[in-house]
Amino acid sequence: MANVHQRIRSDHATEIAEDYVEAIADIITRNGQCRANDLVRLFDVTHATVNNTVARLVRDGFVTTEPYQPLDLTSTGKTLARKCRERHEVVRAFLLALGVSDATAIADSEGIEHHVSQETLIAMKQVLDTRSLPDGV
Amino acid sequence: MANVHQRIRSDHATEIAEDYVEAIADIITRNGQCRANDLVRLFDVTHATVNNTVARLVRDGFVTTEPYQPLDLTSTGKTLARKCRERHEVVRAFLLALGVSDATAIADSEGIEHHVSQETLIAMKQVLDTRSLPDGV
DNA sequence: CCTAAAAGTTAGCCTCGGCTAAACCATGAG
DNA sequence: CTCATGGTTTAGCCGAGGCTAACTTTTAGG
Ligand SMILES: [Mn+2]
Ligand SMILES: [Mn+2]
Ligand SMILES: [Mn+2]
Ligand SMILES: [Mn+2]
Repeated sequence: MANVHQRIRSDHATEIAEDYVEAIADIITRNGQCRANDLVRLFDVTHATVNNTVARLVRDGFVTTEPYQPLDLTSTGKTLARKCRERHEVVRAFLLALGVSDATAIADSEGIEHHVSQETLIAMKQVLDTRSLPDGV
Repeated sequence: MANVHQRIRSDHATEIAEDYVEAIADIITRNGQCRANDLVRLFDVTHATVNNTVARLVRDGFVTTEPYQPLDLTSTGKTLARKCRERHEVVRAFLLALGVSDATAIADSEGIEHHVSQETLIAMKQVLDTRSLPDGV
């Protein structure tokens, strides 16, 4: 990835796929299944948008669908979901440790997670492991 | 901003404008002027893309142009640039304080900056002000 | 002063990720 | 059994932000 800005663009290209597979996995865990309508409510977009996005996820091998059936993740999709959920959780916990409110940690982590490199993720984990930040500062 | 994901989408909508005005201000500071070609090199996109993007910035009141002349920022553009440069710098310094490499701090901050709320920014500043993180952890 | 190279512009294309509107299917209440 | 309702799909639109290719203007060297 020669250029910094190229990486940002590539982060953004995968961002929606990451959020969707993570959401689908979470909803399946919570409800036993995930319907398109669950994603409509979660992301606050229209049916048509979810349909288009899911079609791309199917095309890219993350999701399988049958007409009028709940969504399923492929094993690739499950792997990506697991990775994203863990990364997201680290970022959220790190922001909390930084001392911001719950609502802010939830909101900011949703965007930040996609731009955190492996190196930064490890640095965040280290802070969480050794000491909670608010006392440490 | 009712929904978390709506905020992410709105962050992304302003992100390119933010990066461009920040870059234009920086290049003017460094070189005395900013030409489209400087942006081509910086962002690693084509002339045509810079042209399209700059046209949107003009439309939105951040930039003024004359044919074949260097770009200029409006006062709105300058204000936005100042705000973005400061926020960007806080995020970069914070990542450095977290102990990551220079290259990673530069790369990650470029994406993260656009998703950092005022509350999180203040929390980061506080860490930077009171103590450098690497010893503190 | 001419002309080649560099810078800038324009036209036309693409995908992504939004939207509305309309059709389609499945199902539970009556 | 029918049918209203709600979930789903499809068609068709849009703007952002990329691209290539062709053209024009400016600038610099010889
Ligand atoms: Mn996210
Ligand atoms: Mn920036
Ligand atoms: Mn940026
Ligand atoms: Mn982003």
